This record gives sequence, C-alpha cells and structure tokens, in this order.
Amino acid sequence: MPEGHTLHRLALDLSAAFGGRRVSVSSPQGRFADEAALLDGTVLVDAQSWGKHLFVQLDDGSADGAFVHVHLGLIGTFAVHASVDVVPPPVGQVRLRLARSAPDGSAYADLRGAITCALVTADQRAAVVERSGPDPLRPDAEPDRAWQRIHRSRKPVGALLMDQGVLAGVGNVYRAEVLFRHGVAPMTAGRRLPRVRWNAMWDDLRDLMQIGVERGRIDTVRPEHEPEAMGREPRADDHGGEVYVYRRDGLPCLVCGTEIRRRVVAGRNLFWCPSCQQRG
DNA sequence: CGGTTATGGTCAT
DNA sequence: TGACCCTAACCGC
Repeated sequence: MPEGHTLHRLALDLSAAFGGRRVSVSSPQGRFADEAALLDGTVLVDAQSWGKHLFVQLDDGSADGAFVHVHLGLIGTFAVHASVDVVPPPVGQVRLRLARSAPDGSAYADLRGAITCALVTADQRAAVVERSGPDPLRPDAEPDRAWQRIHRSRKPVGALLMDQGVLAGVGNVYRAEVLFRHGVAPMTAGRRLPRVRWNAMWDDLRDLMQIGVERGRIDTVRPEHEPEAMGREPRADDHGGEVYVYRRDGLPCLVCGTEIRRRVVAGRNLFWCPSCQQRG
C-alpha cells in the first residue's frame, strides 16, 4: 500500500515506538542478517522519509550514524506493533525485525517484501534525497523545483507526476485522483499546464497526502460526492479508500456518469473521466 | 493449485 | 518495451 503517505506514517510510527531506545535488530529471513548483526543492540535515533524512501537512523558509534534504507516497492509492508505484551516469533518471510522489550510494554516491527533494505551511510542517504523531487508532505519542500521540470517538458503530465525525480511520493492512486480533481486531461504536455493549475495541484496533493498520513488510506472524494451524500454504496474494496477514478474503469463517473477509461501511461494503469478531464 | 494482479522501480535491449 | 525482483490476495478450475 505504499505511496508517500504510507512512508511518512511509517516514519512517525517507528519514531514513536523506538525513537531514543535501544533496539534488537534481526533478519529472520536471513537476507539482511549480516547488517542486522552490526546494528543489533544500538539506539534507534529516529525514522524519516523522503518520497517513497524511508531511512531509519541508528547510533552505531560512528560520527555520521548508520541508516537502514527501506523502499517498499510495490508489495512491501512494514507492520509496526507499538504495544504488545510479548514479542511473538516471526511468521513467514521477515526481512527485518526491529524489537524492544520493556516492563511497560514491548514493541516490534516486521519488514517484508521490500525492494530495498540496505545499510547505508549519511552520504548515501543524502544522495537519494538529492535525486528526489520535492515531497508535498515535507514542510521544507519547494514546489517550484517540480514546476521547473514540468513546464519545460513535452511529456504528458500523467507521466511527470509519476517521475520521482520531478515530484516525490506521488504514486498511481494520487496521480489519477489529482488529475481528476483538477479536470486535467492526463496526456496534456507538461509545458501546456498553466502555472496556476500546477500551484493548485501541489496544494491539493499536500492536503490529500496529509489526510492519507492521518487515516492510513487514500481518500480523495469531496463531501458532496461521498457515498452518503449520493445515496451510493461505499467502495467495495479497501485498496484506496474513497476515490473518483482509480480502478473504476468501466464504471460511471461519480460526477457526470461518463464511463471511466483506463490506459497505460508511464508503465502503469491510468484511470480518468474523458468528460470531466479536458483541460490543461 | 496455477494464473493474475497490485498503491514501485531497475536494468537490459 | 520487456524481464525481473519481492509477497500476498483473489479468482477460477
């Protein structure tokens, strides 16, 4: 379930559960075993995220600290159990386990299926951050950096939104939904997108993704189009919360009734309403 | 049980 | 553009 909001939520949860505490680090599955042994018993400083990259900082005694770089990819999960009586034995393929035990309660977190789980230096971490575009969830983000790339590009805005070097943290759900909410035709070239539109899309992404952090799911439907307001059933599956177009191809648009379309853009299925989304 | 799909990304061609 | 990586859920047989 990993778009940028998932990683920010994870950073908050990991920091709350383990920050400033001594942790046991292990790799039950074995693929991170050597690195885990080096980190076992160190103090977890905190966790932070940039776009879809997560960095867990541990105090290994070195000047710059050590970082576990995690990227969940498409199918990875990092489940944080912040308050348990006893840390249970691992089940299935657990690449990385963080755990701590205390009289007032124990905690553990299991990483599975991640595309990246690596021990990196502060410099390596900085390089990843530098390669990334601005992340709407970070207060210090500069949306103008993304605009400079977008307004010079002939590529469709539907592809640019997925480029993590242009903008970091947006994935396939937020891409489709922000285009819908701003009435933008997905194949519009970046250079044809008015600046006012980009400004509004950025502000909207920041707000939507913040809601995603708080709720742990992606909801993008405005109050007047919510199920209760329209007398329709809530979304049947829980993949993305309440959305306008994501994975709704073949179904009627919630606003105008036109059939939602699907097309592969930038290697992923993009969903849109051809009637509501006609502007640049 | 096998095939398909998935909120992602890299590398080779 | 396609192969591939990682894991889990779901579907049809």
